[in-house]
Amino acid sequence: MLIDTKAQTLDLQAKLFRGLADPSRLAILTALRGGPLHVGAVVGATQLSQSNVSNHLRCLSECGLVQAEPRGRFVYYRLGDARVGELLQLALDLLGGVANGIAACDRYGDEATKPCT
Amino acid sequence: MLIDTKAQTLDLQAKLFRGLADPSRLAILTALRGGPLHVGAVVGATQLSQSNVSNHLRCLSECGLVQAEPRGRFVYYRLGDARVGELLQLALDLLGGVANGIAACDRYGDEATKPCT
DNA sequence: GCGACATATCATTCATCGCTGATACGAGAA
DNA sequence: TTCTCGTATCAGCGATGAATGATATGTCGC
Repeated sequence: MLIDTKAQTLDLQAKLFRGLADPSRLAILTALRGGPLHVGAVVGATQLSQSNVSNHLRCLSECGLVQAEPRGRFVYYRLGDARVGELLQLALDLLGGVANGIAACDRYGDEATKPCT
Repeated sequence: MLIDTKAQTLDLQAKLFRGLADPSRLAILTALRGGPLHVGAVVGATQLSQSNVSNHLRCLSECGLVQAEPRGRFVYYRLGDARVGELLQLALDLLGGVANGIAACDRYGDEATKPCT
């Protein structure tokens, strides 16, 4: 239906951001910004467990954020769209301006940042 | 410590994206792209409950994504940084390319999209 | 001061997501 | 074929976050 398009778009947008809202996935995507890597290389680059990486890659792949390319018994992954990289970069830029605020926000995961008070 | 900067950045980045990874907050931010609004207006624009909006605005404000400006007994909110709007727009652009994939991804919240299989 | 309105806070409930460990699958080498 | 390596899948646990409803704070008009 047309009148619901707005809400649907918001949901899709939220889903997209949720795909990026995890340090593990960000580490994977960031690693892939340097070029295609096979799973083992991603595991090495991110220090994550193999099944963890595989799980995330599956999701990212289904969402189109990365593309899989089987080659022999390896599977190479690359970013699925250049704008994924842009999005990551823009987020980094934004962090330069509001990083202090983000760090201070105690509402969401603060594994690496101290909760305020 | 310097050697941990990378992981910390990833965490902050994740936190930033997590701030955007919710349809309610996206609705609020999208509404604010049109200019400053007071809480009641945001409630009207988003169809969310007042306490829900207030909670989200608090978080967004602490994170620097929006700015609060008390005026009389109203409180007007605006986007805290132009790049927030850019980020939203870039996400929308990206959705144009991979929306089908995002919709198909059954791993994350699918309130408005059907799970695949 | 008193009542009405705008906003903020709090505790609870409910759902969701990420990680782990074990295991299954599949392709290549010997 | 058989063994080994790379990758994928699955179930379960632990933790986090979003929405609600009631309530508190604070500001304006009368």
